[in-house]
Amino acid sequence: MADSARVADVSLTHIQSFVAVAEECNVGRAARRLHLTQPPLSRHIQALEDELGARLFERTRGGMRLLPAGEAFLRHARRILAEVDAAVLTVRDVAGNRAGG
Amino acid sequence: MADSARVADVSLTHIQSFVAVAEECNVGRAARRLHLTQPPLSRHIQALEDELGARLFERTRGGMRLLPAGEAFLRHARRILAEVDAAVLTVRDVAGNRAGG
DNA sequence: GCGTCCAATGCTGTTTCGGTATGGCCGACA
DNA sequence: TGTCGGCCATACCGAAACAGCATTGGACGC
Repeated sequence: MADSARVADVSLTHIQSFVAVAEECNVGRAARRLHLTQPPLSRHIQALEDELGARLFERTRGGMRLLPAGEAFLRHARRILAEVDAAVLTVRDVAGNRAGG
Repeated sequence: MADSARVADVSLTHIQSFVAVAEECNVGRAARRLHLTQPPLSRHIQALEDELGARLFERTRGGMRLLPAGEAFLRHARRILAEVDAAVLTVRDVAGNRAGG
């Protein structure tokens, strides 16, 4: 059952939320950027940390600071989002070319 | 707004569903493999096709056959899932090393 | 025509999720 | 020291999403 069982409970939404928070170092600001409010975004981060079984941010007085695990995850997260983006574009390209030509 | 807006409505669940159906060429069988029933899985595929704006499968009498767009997406889909898997493992490794050592 | 196998759809109960309101923490400032 | 302001976390609630059951509809084999 090694498969990709771990993937199951991680969601792209959580990954996007994580990246936004990592870049803003501030949940409220990241929330606005994602057209969301602070509480659900805060929960996204908690859920992600829970799913991964590791703390990704240090909660400081001024906001959120990446922990080593978070920095490691950030690199993967960006790659994942880029990969998804590429997948979408590729499909549209293939389908578009065949449909249009 | 180019960003990764397209990522938004695609979910890892849908991607996993897609891969399972692509490999089984049969929704019911894929559903069982995913510990799901046929109707929701059928809807996953429809939702994914809708989000991507392209048909991924040809519905044949005997089941589901990948269309060119689907084959292209499959390659990306596998990479995405592998990437997520790697991300999870990396985080656990980093956090584990620091926690344990 | 009838039974079979397949995917798609209607419906419903449950779960998930986002938003509002609030709490708790901590530093700045007078 | 007391108040204010910024920050993340939590409680609660209404709405949307989701899975499962039951059923439909299409296509082949007998």
